[in-house]
Parts: sequence; C-alpha cells; structure tokens
Amino acid sequence: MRASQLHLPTLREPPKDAETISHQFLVRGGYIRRVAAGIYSFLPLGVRSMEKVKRVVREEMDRAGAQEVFLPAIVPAELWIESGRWQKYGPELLRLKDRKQAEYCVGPTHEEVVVDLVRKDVRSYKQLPINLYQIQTKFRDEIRPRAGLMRGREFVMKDAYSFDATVEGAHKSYKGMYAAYNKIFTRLGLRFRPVEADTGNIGGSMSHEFQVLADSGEDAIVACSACDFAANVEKAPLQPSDWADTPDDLDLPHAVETPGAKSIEQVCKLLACKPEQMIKAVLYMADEAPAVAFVRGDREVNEIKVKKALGCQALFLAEADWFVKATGLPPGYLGPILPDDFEPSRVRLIADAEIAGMATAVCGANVKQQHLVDVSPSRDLAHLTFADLRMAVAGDACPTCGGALQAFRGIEVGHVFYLGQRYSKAMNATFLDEQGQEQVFEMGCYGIGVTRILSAAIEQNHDARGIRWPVALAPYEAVVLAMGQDAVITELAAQLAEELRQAGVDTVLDDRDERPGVKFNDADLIGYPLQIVVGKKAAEAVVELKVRHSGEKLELPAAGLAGQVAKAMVLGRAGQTLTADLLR
RNA sequence: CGGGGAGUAGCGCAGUCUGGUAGCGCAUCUGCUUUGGGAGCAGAAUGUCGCAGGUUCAAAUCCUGUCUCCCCGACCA
Repeated sequence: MRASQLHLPTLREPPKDAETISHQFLVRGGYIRRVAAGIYSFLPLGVRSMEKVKRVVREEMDRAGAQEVFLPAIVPAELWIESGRWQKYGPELLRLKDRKQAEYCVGPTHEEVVVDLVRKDVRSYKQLPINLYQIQTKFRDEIRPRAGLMRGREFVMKDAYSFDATVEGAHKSYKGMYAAYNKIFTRLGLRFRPVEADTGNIGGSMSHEFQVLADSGEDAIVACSACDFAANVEKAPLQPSDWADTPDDLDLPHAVETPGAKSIEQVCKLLACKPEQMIKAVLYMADEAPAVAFVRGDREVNEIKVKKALGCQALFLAEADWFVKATGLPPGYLGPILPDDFEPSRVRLIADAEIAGMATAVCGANVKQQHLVDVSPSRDLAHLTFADLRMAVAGDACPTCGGALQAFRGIEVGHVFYLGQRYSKAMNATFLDEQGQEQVFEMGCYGIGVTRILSAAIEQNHDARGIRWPVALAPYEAVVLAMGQDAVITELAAQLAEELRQAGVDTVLDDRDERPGVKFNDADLIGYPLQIVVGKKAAEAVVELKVRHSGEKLELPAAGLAGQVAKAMVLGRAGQTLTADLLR
C-alpha cells in the first residue's frame, strides 16, 4: 500500500476531548474519529487493527470448538422480559420502538437471543455440548463514556455462549474458553493476567477477568508473589484476623471531646493517633434500610463484599440527612458502641474482620463532637457481626498460601463466566437427557472487548512519540520510508516494499512528497513495528531499520531483507516482541 | 444524578471582564525554493462565534432559557 493513496489523516495536536494516552494517539494517528459521546467511526488504519484482533479471536475460538453465528443487534423486548432483565437492566439498556410501537433494545449482551436460538433447535443431549460465538456491535448507554474506545457506548465485542448437559461439562467448557483466552491474548502480544472476578449482575458463580496490565488501568488487581492466586480487589477474599487480647492496663472505653473532627484525618491530628488505630464508619442505605460498615481507618470498604455480607440487593452510600432521620445517630461521630437505650433493629452494623485484630482502637462515640478511646474490640465489640468487608491491598496475605499480595492496575479485556442455569431456567430452555428426562441447559458466557483491546494495547505499549504496537495488532507491520524523491531512492523503496508484500509482510510504502521529519514522526505516531528507511545509502543498496518497540536501529543490505523481515514477523504475529536480533 | 470546566475556521486556541469591521498557530489550496526528525518565502480559501429568545443604534461580548462535550464522583457482563 502506498501512503500517498491511504486515507491517513494524522494530527499534530491532540483534540481537547482526549485526555487518555490511547485516546489521543488513536485520534492523532488517524485510527478513529468521534461521532458522538462514546461513539466512534473507524478509519482505514483503525479497521485494519480491529480486523487483526478479530482474526486472532476467530482462529482461537474455532480451534477451541466454538462456532461463529451472527445475532441481531436489535432485540425484541419480549425476550428480555422473559429473562427478567427488561425490568432489571435500567437506563443502560437502550430501548426503542418501531412504527407499530413494539418495543426493542439494542443488545448490550446476547444471552437472551442465544438461549432462544438454542432452545428452539437443540432438543437432545446428543447435540451437546455446543458453544456459539459472534462478533457484534454492542450498545450500552453508559452514564459516563470515557477515554475513547476504553469505555465507549457503542463498542465491538466477541461474545460466546456454551451449553452443556451437566455441571461437569459446563466446567470443562469454561476451562476450554479460559485456555483459549490465554492463547488469544498471548498471540496479541499483550502482557496480561487472568484474575478471579466478581460475577456482577450477570450472575453465575465462577468467573475470571483477563486484565491487560497498565498503570492507567481502571481496575485494581492483586496477585500473590508466591503462588498463582490473582484476583480483582473487588473479589479477593482476605484471611480473618485473630482476636487481639485486651492490654492488661487498658481503661474501659471513655469519651473525649473532638470538636469539629469529622474525618479520620482530623481526629488523628487531634488525638495524636494513626489511621490504622481508628475505626471508620461508612454509612449505607441497604434496600432502603440504614446500615453501617466499619473498617480500620486506613482501609477502603469493598461494597461488593458489604452487599454480600448484608444479603441486600441494592447498596448505596447514605445521604447524611436521610441517615439522621432514619437513625438519629450523628454522622461523623458514628461508632460501633451504641447507647444503651438505642433500639438495635434501627440500624444494621457490620464490621470488617480486621478490626478484631486491633489491640486498642479509637472510634466515634455516637455523640456529637466526641470519640471513644481505649476501645478493645475483643472486649468491647463482641456484639458486632464480623465479616470480610475491605478492599485488598498490596502486602495483604494471600488467601490461598499466605504469601504477600502485590498490587497492579489492569484493563479488563476479557471475561469468562460460569452461568449455570440462570438464563436457561428463566427462559425454559431444556433438552432431553439419556433417560428421556427434560433437563435445563448448563451455560457459560465468555466476552472479549475487541475495540477495547486496541486502547488497552496502546496504554500498555507507547512512548511520548506514539504507539508501539505489538506486531499482531499493527495496521501494517512495516513501513518503508523513502527519504526524498531521488530516483535511486524511490525505486529501491518501491522494490523493497513489493518484496516485503510478496513475502507476506503487511507493508506501507511512504511515498508521500513530505519532508523526512514528517515521515519519521508519522511513522512513530502510527506505531508500525518496523521502519525501513531508504535514504543516504540507497545507491549501495543499504537501508536502515528501526524497531519501534525497542528503538533499536541497524543497517542492513536491501538484498534478502524481505525474507528476514518476514521470518521475524511470523514470530511477532505469534506474540513475540520484535527486536533487532530477530532481523539480523 | 452531584461537583468542576468548555463550546469562536478541519485541529489547537485568543478575543468576552470594558458591546463598535472575527483573529492567531497548525492543517488546506497555488507558485518558487527546500529535503535524514513536523521547512522558507509569496499568495489564496475557510466561520450560522453551540442553539433560541431578549436588551441595544450596534451582541462572540450583556441578560434569560436550552443543547452538547470534557474532567472528578456515584454507576458498570
């Protein structure tokens, strides 16, 4: 391909609505253009990179025994009503009506459609297992789309659904997908980690996220330094602490004046203590009823764990006014020791297990402007319900081996779920087993964020000048930069580009009548893994190579170069990072 | 939905306080020169100043309403 013929509008300056690195480079590099909030057009380069993701995904899905289908983007409401999600899903579901006023939605995920498809045609255990996947444009009317392709409203996703006769079969399907996902992300050249995950509102009981490791990632994950354990911090269970003994000479809890000190920080300053010696109260509205979660002063509450511990459906941070009306307790001075005359059923109290391990603690006194000191949890807080409520952090003990956890940031690009019968049961999807008995399908679902992968890859692979694509994701694997319009140069450059093309390397010939600086800068920005510069030594048939990822440069004769590059690209397409060594 | 910010040429921005011919850089087009890290000179084209009302002799600028976008938070297979 000739750059002079390519629609490749690069921008020198980032558009002001792009703050994230990947968003900026995707727009500046001429990959995407914004159409509306969270909705993008893909330009030729963007399409090429996206197609490369799809190809790898298809190959590995097919290899794993899944079959591609293509389901409708627009789904009739009746299917969603049947699964119960028409009510539950909320405003994120884009609903619309046709001319007859019949209701539809734009599918944000396709469990309903695929269950409907399978229940109609699959009647026997002999037809199982079956795994169907599609690559579709999805729409989720996100409250706040952001960061370009990272969290768009419209996005492309690969979603697969497995149907099995038994739980064991479903687990096998799940493992098959888990293995396929490892292959896919490895081939795409990404540094990633599968982690245990919360199942969210899609339901199910077993779930892993595939996280691309990047400092800018939205998700916090922890991984054990000693064993294989890795989990989203939302999910990571923590080991309970042993009860700490009450120090012998400790007074009974007594109140001290702490005027105006509502935050942990202010109390610490006033009483000269540390956040880890305090008990923090976080106020919630749990299914319309007040509840308080206590964690150590330096910890974050994990609301998913709180939700589970309380067994509630909806959990929101409580508005202070509402909470006061409901309980009469003073926000800012709330503590786990309630006044004797307080009716305990008016508020649910739960405490993080770690609090049990505190020797002494400072907490709110449930009286304005006062805190209690010399609180010994083992002596004074035995009435509380203790549970694992906090976010895991680096240094916590691994729940499986006790080793130290490390913290990472990640971008979720894949998610595998064991669903069980949640959808198949709701939608009465059954088959006949060997005994002729009607059985409900065991399901799993498996997603990959195709467009998000592009953003994630850039977040992980870039420098100040631009993108450093893994070979497998680059729109073109190599660019031949012709330095000037001299005939010796243009002819050698054209010849090299043709040889590379014939050797199977996706190549662009930058034949534009631009100054060298423009070509170098565009090449760095766009992120071709390999730049081949035809210039000063063209007369001797020697060219210069620059490996974008490592920045390595080397000079090589043009003769035989194409074959060598082709060999290196084969390794690159398998997920290996391109280096100068592979080219020599 | 809460808090903050912004809508002026394709992109990035100034001008708004203090009303008076709509500007700058980059990009684009033409010509000449230039050609190893975003060239120089000369010329050209490009705008419902987000939208709708209002005040005024006169509105990008003041007033009212409204829409959109961005950031933080809540939310999220």
